[in-house]
Amino acid sequence: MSYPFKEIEPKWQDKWDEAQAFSAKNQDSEKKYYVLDMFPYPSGAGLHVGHVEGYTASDIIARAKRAQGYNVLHPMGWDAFGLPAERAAVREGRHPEEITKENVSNFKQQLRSLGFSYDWEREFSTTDPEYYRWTQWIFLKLYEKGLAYQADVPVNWCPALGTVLANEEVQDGKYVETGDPVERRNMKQWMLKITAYADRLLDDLELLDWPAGVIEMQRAWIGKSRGAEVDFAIADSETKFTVFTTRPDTLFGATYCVLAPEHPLVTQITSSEQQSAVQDYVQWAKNRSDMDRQLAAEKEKTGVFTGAYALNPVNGQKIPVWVADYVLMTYGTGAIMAVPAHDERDHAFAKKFNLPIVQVISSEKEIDIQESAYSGDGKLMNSDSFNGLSVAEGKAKVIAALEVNGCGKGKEQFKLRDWLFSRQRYWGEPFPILKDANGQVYPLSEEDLPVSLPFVEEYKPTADGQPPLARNQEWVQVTRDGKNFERETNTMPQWAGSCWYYLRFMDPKNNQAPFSKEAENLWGPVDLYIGGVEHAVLHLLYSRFWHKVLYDCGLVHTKEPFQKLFNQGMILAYSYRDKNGKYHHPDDVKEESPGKWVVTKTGDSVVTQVEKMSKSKLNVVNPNDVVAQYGADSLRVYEMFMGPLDRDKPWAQNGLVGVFKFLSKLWRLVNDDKGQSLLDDSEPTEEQLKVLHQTIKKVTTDINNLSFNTAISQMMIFVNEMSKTKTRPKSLIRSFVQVLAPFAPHIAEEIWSQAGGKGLVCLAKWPEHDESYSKADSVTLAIQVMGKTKAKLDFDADADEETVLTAAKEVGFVKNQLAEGKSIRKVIFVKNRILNLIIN
RNA sequence: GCGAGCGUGGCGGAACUGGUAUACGCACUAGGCUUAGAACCUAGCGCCGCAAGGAUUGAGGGUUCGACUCCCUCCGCUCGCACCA
Repeated sequence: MSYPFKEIEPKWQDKWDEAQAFSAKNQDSEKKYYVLDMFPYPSGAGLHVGHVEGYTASDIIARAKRAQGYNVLHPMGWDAFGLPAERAAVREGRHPEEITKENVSNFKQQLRSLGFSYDWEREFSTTDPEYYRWTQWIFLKLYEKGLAYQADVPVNWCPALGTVLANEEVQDGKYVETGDPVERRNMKQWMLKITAYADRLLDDLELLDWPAGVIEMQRAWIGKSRGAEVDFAIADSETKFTVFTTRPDTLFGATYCVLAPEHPLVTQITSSEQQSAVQDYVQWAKNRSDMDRQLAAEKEKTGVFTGAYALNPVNGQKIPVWVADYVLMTYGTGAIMAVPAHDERDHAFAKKFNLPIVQVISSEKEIDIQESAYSGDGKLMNSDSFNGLSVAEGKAKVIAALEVNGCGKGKEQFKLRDWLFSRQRYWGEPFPILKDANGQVYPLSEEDLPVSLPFVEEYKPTADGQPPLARNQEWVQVTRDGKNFERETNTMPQWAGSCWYYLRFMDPKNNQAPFSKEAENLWGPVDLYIGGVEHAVLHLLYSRFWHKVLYDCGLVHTKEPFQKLFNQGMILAYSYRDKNGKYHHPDDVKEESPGKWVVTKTGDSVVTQVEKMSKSKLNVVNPNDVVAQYGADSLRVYEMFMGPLDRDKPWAQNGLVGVFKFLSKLWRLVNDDKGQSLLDDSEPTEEQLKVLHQTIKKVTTDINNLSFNTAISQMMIFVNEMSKTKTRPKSLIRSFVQVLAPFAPHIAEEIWSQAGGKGLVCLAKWPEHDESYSKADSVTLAIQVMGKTKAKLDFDADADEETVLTAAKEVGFVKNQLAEGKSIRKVIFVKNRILNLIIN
C-alpha cells in the first residue's frame, strides 16, 4: 500500500518556506557549520540522480547539525557561465542569458521538489553582474600583485570555429565535435601566476582533511622535484644552454644532450650540413598536438642531430646535441643532458641512434647496461673524484662543485604551469582592462565595475578572428581624459566564477565588498565540501590559489578554503545490449532465467553490464520520474541506502521499491487503511524504548561518519520491531521521526505533526539516547574451541567467566572432547563477546 | 609503467580499536488473505551434506588463543597520471 507522498511533500516544502526554516543568520553563535555542495552548471538536461546523491548527503548533514544546535550555512547557486549555453545560443539564435535563466529555473524547481534545506535567500549565479563585478574586482587584486600578465603561448586554434579549444577538445589534430582541423598557434593570452604559489599549495595540503587520492593527485599535478640546473657550453662558440636534471650525480654519464624542437637555440647552433634535416623535423614536430605526442610516447622515439657539440662542464668532454620531441619545452629549461645508462627514455633513444651508454652508478645485481637502463641506488663510478659516493652524497657533492665553478646550481622544479586565463568567447566575465594604441594595458578602477557584457549581434567570432565581444565596437571603444582606449575582448574561463563563490555565500547581498570581514570570520572556512572527484585537481587547485591570494590581501582569515572534502561515488546503471550492439531500455527487457536477460517483445537475448549512465545507453534515470512515482523521500533514502557514499554503485529499481516499502510500512504503523490515526498516548514499553534508543545512538554516530546506509538499516530495524508491538506511543514515534527527518524530511514532518509534535521537526532539538536503554540486558556469547565457534549461548549481560565456563562445559562438542580425556589448557574470556577454550 | 582504491551469498551491501562473518534491503521458496491479481501478512533462505558435521570473506603464506580486519607474495577489477629529465 502506498502513502500520500504527493500531498505531503509539496505541503511541507511550502511550510518550510513560510517559516524560513533554513535561513542562516549572520550573527555570532556558539557553533557554526558551513556545509557546501559543489554548485552545478545548470545544463539544459536538468538534474541527474548523480547530483541528488551528493546533495542529499549534504542536506542530511545540514539538517542534523541544525537540530544539534549549530548555526548552519547551506547555500546553493549556479555556475552558469560557459560553453554549452553559448553553443545553444548560437544554435537557437537566442541570448545565452535567456537560456541560462530557463535552465536555472528548471534546476531550482527540481531541487525544491527534493526538499533540500537550502537557504535560498543567498542564491546567486556567477552570471549576475552583481556577482561578476566582484570576480572582476578579485582579478584586479591579482593584477595589482603582479599575478596576472599577458604572454604569447601556444594554444589549440581552430580556424573554422575561430576560437581556441581546450586540450581535451582536440584529438588527432581535429576538433572532436566537427572534425575541423586544429593547429597550434602562439597567441597573446592572459595568464595567472599560480606557480608563484606552488610551494604553499603543496605544503598546505597537510592541513586538510581530504581524501588521500585527491591530495595525491594535487601533489602529482604540482609535481615538485629537486635537482640541478647545469650549464653546457657549445663547443667552439660563446653560446651555452642550461639543462635541468634530477640526477646531477650521473653527470659523468651524460653522453649527449637534447633540446626540445621549440628551443630558441636550435636554429642558432645547427650546423649547415644539418640545417634542412633539423628544419624539417622541427616543422613536423610543431604540428603534433600534445595528445599525439602522448600517444607517440609508447611508440618510437624520434630526433635529429644538430651537428653541434656541447662540453660537459665536469670533464670537458665533447658530446653531441640532438633535437627530439621527447623533450618538452614546457618543463624545466626545454633541454636535457641524456644519461642513457640510468634513464629509460634516454636509453631507448641512445639505442635507436647508436649513441654511447656509459654506466656511472654501480648496481649490486649483475646487469647489462647496454640492454637496459639502471635507475636504482648504488655507488658512483667512472666519475673521477666522486667515485664511491652514494647517489644522495653524489647529488650534493656534484651540485656543490658546479656552484663553485659557476656552471650550475641546485634547483627545485615544478610541473605546475601558469594558468591560461583567457577565452575568445562571449559568455564569460569581461576583463576589467583597457588597452591603448600601443597595446599598453590599463586596469580599470573599482568604481568602473562591473564591466557588463555588452549586447552583440552574434555569439560567433568576428570575420577576422576576433572574439565575439569585438562585434560591439561601441562597447570596445572607450575615451578617457581625451585619450582613446579599447576594451579587452577576451573573457575569463568558467573556472573564474567558481573560484570564490563559497565566500560570496557568506554575504551575498553585500554591494560594498565581495564579502564583509565579519561574515568571513563567522563562516569561514567551509567545514564540509561535497562533490565529485572530477574536480580533484583543477577547480580545487584554482580555488585554493585564489584563497591564498585573498589571504595575503588580508581578506580571509584561513589559509585554506575547504577544511574537509568528501567525494561521493558515481551512480552507475545496468544497460542491456543485444548482439548487434544495440541498446535496449530497461523497461523493454526482462530476466527470463537467473542471469539471462531478453528483450520482452522479441525474446532476443541481451547482455547486461553496469555502466555510466548515458543517453546513448538508454540507462539514464531521471529524478523527476522517480519523484512522481515514489516521492522525494524514497529517492533520497534510496540513494543513501545503496551503499557507502564514496563508492560507485549501480542503480537498482528494485532497491528503490524496497525503500518505498519501508516508508509505506512506517506510514501504516501510525495510520490505518482508512486514514485513521493509530497513535495513542500510552507509555512506551521497555522493549520499544530499547529499540528507539539503539536507533538514536546508531543514527547519530552514523551521520557523523557519513555512514548513511547503516543508519537507514537501523531505522528499518526500528520499524520492523515496532510493527511487532501493539501500542503506538506518540512520544516514541516523535523521537523516531526526529532522527528520520534528515533523510526523509517530508514524511517525518507529517508524522511529527500527527503525533502532536510542536513546530517543525526539522527545527526540534535532536534527541539524545539513554545509555541504560541502548544496553542489552541479555547477550549471546560464542563458545569457541581453538578459536572456532561451536555454540552460541544466551547469558545475562556482563555474565562472568565462571558462569559462562560452567555452561560451556555442558555444550555437546565440549562435553565430548572432555569425555575423551582432553583437558582445558587455557581459557580466553572476553566479556559479552566470546569464551574460547584451548584444549589439548 | 607509476600512484590510489576495491575484491564478502544469486544481487546491493553489513561487521566497532583483531572477538558470534553474511545485519538491512532486493530476488527467491512455501503458506495466509483474495473470485483472481496487485498490495499486505507469516515463515524460510550463503555453500556441501539426509544428518552429525565440514569448508568458507579473490589465491597462497605469516603473526595470533582467535584474522573480512594486521604483515608478505600473487591474481583480478576500477579510477587517476604518464617521454615532467
